[in-house]
Amino acid sequence: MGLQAVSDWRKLPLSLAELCIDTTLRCGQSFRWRKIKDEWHCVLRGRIISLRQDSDHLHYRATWPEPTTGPAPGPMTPPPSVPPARGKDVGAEEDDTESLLRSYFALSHSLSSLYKHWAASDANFARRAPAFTGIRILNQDPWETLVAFICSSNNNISRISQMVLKLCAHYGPYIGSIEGEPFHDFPGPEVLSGSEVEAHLRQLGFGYRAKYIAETARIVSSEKPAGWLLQLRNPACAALGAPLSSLSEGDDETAAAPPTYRTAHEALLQLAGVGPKVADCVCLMGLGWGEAVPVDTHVWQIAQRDYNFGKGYKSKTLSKTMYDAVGDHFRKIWGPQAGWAQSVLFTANLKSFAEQASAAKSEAVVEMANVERTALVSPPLSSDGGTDTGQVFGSEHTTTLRTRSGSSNLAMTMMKQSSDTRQGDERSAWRASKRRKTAAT
DNA sequence: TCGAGACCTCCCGG
DNA sequence: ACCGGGAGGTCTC
Repeated sequence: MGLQAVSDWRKLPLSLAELCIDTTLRCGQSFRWRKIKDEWHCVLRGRIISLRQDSDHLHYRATWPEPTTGPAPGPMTPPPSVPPARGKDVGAEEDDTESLLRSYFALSHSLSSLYKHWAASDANFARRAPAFTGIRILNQDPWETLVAFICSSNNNISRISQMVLKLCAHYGPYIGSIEGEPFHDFPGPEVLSGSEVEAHLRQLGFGYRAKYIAETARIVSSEKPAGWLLQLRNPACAALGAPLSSLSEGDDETAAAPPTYRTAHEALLQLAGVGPKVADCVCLMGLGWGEAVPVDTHVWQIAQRDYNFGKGYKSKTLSKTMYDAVGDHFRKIWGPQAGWAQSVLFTANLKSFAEQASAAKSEAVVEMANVERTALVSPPLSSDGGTDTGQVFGSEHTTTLRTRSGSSNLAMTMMKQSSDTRQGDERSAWRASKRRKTAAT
């Protein structure tokens, strides 16, 4: 299967402060981008997108599958959202790749303005962020985001990436190859809901997540109405191509009021393998809810270490109450795009980015010695998935811990306060969804 | 409500 | 060489 339709390189004016792909594409939002020979590649809506970046432009091109091939070997199911018109003339102006990229990178938000806002209201952000500029929240396909983050539970980034790659290679339609490496689109829920899928995924090394994926795929593809996931999107956030109100399914209660972050979060909790953290990842990176703050072990560490929140909390695992309290705390500090701010600090806290943090630090020292040099944009990718040994945090870690630890009461107070206010409903809904989930099985 | 354990696998450090 | 713990959690009791 040889021919691929490859477009010319085009470019979008964009500063590194607005978007740094070397950071954004590997900080654990999408697990599907691959860097080959200094260019990033990923299949988005039926085409391979290739990216490279310089100081003031994002360069891109699209590679379309060979037209009129007929049903290719393997499952040729429609991509997650909307099957694109394939095999068009690639040079044409009707190519929607630019608008796809604007949507995918959520370019309508001014990132530098947001950074300024967060830095002004949070000294810790102001201290950490300068080494991690250009980190945006991606506006991904909700189904892909959902499955990827079901895979993420109790797992590490490099294995998550491997799992997602296998999922695409075995179940997604083949789109094309780059430098001899095959690229597949992400498989839709229909193909993943077959009866043999769970066993197969287990065989592929998915572990207990195999069951969650198959079960969630079944629920989404056959129990929920078409477009159910897409309708959970933030209406204020431009949708990824798909028109959102095009589904006029006059169901009884499903055609209800527009969703809110809370209702979207709650709806996702019904799915198998989806707890509060995964639900927030999907809300933030797949549904456009900028206030969603996924609280994982890293964010929980950050809350305790840098914000003195939840000190003295004894349990090993986060209770639902504490989970919500952490998110509310950060929403109070950072505002309606708290999830975006969170990802900056989250990235700064990742072991694989420790080098970047330390480089920035020594750089600050060097700068004082009056040498100008502003690199720190793209640390070398360490042999694909190999987590580099980071002990760089050591010194700072201890100094931070040294700061006085008196305000555990404050954290508890805020937690209490936020939990009485508006979360009664949400939590009873959470319990209800738990019940439904267990009843279903 | 809350808190333990278990859960698949891989990988790293002692 | 072998082993315990952790990895961007969730489910069950």
